Amino acid sequence: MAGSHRGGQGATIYSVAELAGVSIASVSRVLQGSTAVSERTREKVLAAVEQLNYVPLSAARSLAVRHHEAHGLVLPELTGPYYAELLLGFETRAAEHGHSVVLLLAEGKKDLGRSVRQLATRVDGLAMLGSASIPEDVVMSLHGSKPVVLIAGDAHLGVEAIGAENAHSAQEIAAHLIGHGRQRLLFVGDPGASPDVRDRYHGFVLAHEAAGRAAAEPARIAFRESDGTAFADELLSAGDRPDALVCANDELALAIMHRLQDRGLDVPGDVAIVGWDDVMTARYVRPGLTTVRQPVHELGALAAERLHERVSGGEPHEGLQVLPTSVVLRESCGCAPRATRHTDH
Amino acid sequence: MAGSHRGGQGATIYSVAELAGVSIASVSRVLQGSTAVSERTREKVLAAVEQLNYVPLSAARSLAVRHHEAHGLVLPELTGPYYAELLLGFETRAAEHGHSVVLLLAEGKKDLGRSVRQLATRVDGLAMLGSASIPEDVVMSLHGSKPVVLIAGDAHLGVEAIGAENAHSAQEIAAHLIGHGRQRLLFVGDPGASPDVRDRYHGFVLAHEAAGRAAAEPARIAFRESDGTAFADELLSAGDRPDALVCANDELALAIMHRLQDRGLDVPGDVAIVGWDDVMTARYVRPGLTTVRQPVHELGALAAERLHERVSGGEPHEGLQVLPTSVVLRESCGCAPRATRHTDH
DNA sequence: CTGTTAGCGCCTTCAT
DNA sequence: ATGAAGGCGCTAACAG
Repeated sequence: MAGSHRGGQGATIYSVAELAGVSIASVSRVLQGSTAVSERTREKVLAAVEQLNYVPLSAARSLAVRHHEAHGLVLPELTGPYYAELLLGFETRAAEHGHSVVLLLAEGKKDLGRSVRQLATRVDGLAMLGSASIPEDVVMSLHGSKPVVLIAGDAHLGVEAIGAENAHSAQEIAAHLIGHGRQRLLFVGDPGASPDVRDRYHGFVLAHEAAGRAAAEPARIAFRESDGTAFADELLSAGDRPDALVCANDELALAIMHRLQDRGLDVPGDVAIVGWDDVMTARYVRPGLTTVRQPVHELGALAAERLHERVSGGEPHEGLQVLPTSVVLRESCGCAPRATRHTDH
Repeated sequence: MAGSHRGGQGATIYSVAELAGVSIASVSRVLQGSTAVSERTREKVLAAVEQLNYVPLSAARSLAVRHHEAHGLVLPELTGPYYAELLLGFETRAAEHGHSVVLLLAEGKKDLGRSVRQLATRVDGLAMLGSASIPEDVVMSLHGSKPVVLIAGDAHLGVEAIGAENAHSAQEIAAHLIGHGRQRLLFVGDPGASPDVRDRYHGFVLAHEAAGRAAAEPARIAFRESDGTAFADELLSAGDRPDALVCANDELALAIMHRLQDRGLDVPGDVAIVGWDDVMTARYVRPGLTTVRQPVHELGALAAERLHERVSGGEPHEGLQVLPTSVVLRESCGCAPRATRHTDH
């Protein structure tokens, strides 16, 4: 049972115990700070730990204490600043609580359900995006065995959920467009793609109802830039062109705006365009893109916080907590240049 | 030793063995596919596994097999598309090999060394960005005990390193600017911040030497947009303004360009600007930003691949492998509109 | 082919 | 205050 004393690699609790001339129990004690230890042994142990560069093997510790000090985060993908920011907020807060984060990207996984269950095996709790399309039964089977928090998803059968406000800001931004005198608004994005988009379209419809008008059917296209570009081309060749586009996210809005401009259209003159997320490009482009900003970082941090509460024995919060968003008015909606102001929700 | 049969939560190898009416060894066998098992028991086990929704506890398995089926990735931060893309490539490839990825963000960690060592405790190998400023001794202590690959860092004392080409493309882009008749080029970014920036500045100097000119000292500013904006203001009030800026990354280039334009300068008329990374904004902005594109995704994937090779018993590759980059010519350098073309390195 | 058993490294009562 | 010993869940010999 002699431990190899060279480098922190193979150092085990046994090797430090041996080096320090004490029992492994004592080593564990000073490291866990659980029970009192004599100053004498504490010093010897610490010295040995230092010399051997010892760090307890996480798997062994996990097995013994029956938890992992780690959280899982499953994201659909990683394009655009949204997910990165969310991940950042999550990792930061998780780390503050001493938790590692193991990441799972849904995109491209052949058997997502299996991947998630496998992930669940090495963490204390999971946070997942509603748009990651995790099989419903997988979520439910996890829930009950491990803390689960859904981000930007619906509050399902009792699983904790958090998200950013959507409907109100959508209604506001659509109403804003109508206020600018726009007559034919079009919602660009697929409400079926995620709860977020669904709620945004809902707000869009509400704004129309409030104005005594009927909302047009949404243009159900995907999120990527290429989809936006293709859509812009369609728009160009279509007969009755809308004079305002409410896009499900900024990537879409930007791609469409860029293409339209290239083809000689004036934005916002010929057509106003607004998006969602307030990505970096939104403020660099001309005209500046009017959009709605979400507290993405906070959302990530909140998810980590909730998980922490849960593994610490806390009760799950009920229903869905929604974080406020704010619409950022720039010029693409028809506002006068530099009229930048925000409205909170 | 009776297992709780409700839900996959507490299901252990014992509970499935009991349910299936076999020994735990048999369960392990069919799950590991190691030794042959009779069709009869295999079926019983599989049925029990299915019914109990059993997945082996990763910690227990890790302890027994002495590896984790997970890789660690330590990034300095997560702003901009660079890290996200790298992470994406890494996670994707890691997942293909059946490895989980646990992420560690260096920024804001009080005791990075400890965090990294702690991370090392739950993974089979680590990949880290050269710019994450991991203490040298920590890297070296890890190296030798676990596979380590450095991304965009220097090939240190035998640790495996990979990166994207920097000097050549920097030299080319600087020469390109000189070819446009620019007289006073300025490099914006701190060569001391990372090996990448250092190498880029080196190429910048090389281009000057090749043209029989002396390169100016770099403007040593940080990476963020705010730094760029502040720098642009400085430039505006300075007496002898450069007529071409080679920026260490696109965020910087974009921020500077935007501010300069706001203040009435013409880009590239008054000053040409080029950047690095080819972020999304680079192609949306007017004029389009000339920049150099790096195979970031591939870099991440390669890192994961190398780690996989190593944990599979492969020998570490020697020296530093560099992936080719390509300069993307748009208009901010002085090229005529739409003259988009690439040059590979 | 299958069951029994000895660890993997660590934490934690339980005695001392 | 300290050591001895059992157990966390799983894998891998080792016997049958």
